[in-house]
Amino acid sequence: MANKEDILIRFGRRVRELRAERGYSQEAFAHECELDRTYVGGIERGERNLALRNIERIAETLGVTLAELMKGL
Amino acid sequence: MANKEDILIRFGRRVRELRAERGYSQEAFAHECELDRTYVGGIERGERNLALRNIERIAETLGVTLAELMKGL
DNA sequence: TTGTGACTCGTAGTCCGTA
DNA sequence: ATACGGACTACGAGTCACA
Repeated sequence: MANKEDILIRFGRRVRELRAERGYSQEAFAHECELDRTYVGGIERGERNLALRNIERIAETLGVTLAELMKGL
Repeated sequence: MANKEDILIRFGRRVRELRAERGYSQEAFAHECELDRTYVGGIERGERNLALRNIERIAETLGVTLAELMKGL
């Protein structure tokens, strides 16, 4: 069912994939998002239960829609 | 375009639509989600910047994937 | 049946560092 | 370039009485 694993882990992995595809470092990406470097790291490690506004910022910075960002999660 | 309006408002409207389609009252829906009635009301009114775990609970209760829930937002 | 203000408490989110 | 920790502030989580 693909949905057993924690949502934060799955989301973090997805963000990391998309960020890396785009050739961003965490730091550069965080700067684009106007989020803290250590916070983005925490998100990618699945340690952060981030809220909708920041999810949207991340989607925008990655250049995907929210639906695309959530695809498969 | 279509993306100028605040994400919380758009998300809230989407939740309200899907909930109403399913014939839930806010109260019944909140009970299914194991969330407070007034909290769900706040979400639907776009007043709550809810975090990923609660977004997931809502998607589950509505019987849609996260990607479907975010569709068009 | 839903809206709203006010509230407590935990955590979202920032900033400093070390490795 | 990234992980991780401590200490901090702002805001999300969650509840209530009342309209």
